[in-house]
Amino acid sequence: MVKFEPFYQVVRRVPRGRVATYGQVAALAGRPRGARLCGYALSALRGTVHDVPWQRVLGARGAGRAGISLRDPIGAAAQRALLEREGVVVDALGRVELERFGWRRVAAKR
DNA sequence: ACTTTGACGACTG
DNA sequence: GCAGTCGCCAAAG
Repeated sequence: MVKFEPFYQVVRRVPRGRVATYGQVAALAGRPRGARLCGYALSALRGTVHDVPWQRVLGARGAGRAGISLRDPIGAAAQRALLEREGVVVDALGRVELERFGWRRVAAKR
């Protein structure tokens, strides 16, 4: 899907150990209100050959906190494992502190 | 061609 | 803080 290329490129830009939200990725991809598109685009990546760190994309849930929005418990667990392997702290609820790991284009080193 | 659904987000009550 | 509603774009039935 060529339409999703921009999303993938944005996700690829996310540095290791950081996470971004669907809305953020959508905005950077040129779809300010295409948060759903992001999710849809990423869902298409599942079980595909890609170099897109989809695990770094989380749901925003309003603001301040992000979390794994995958509806598939299996995929959610896998994502959590991948994130922790990169150094991202994910609590039992699958939430991540955007204050610490939220992707900032300008590496906000605490 | 129309309707429903989907890894969402923001606003309103 | 939580539940309901609308908006958004694309794909699948």
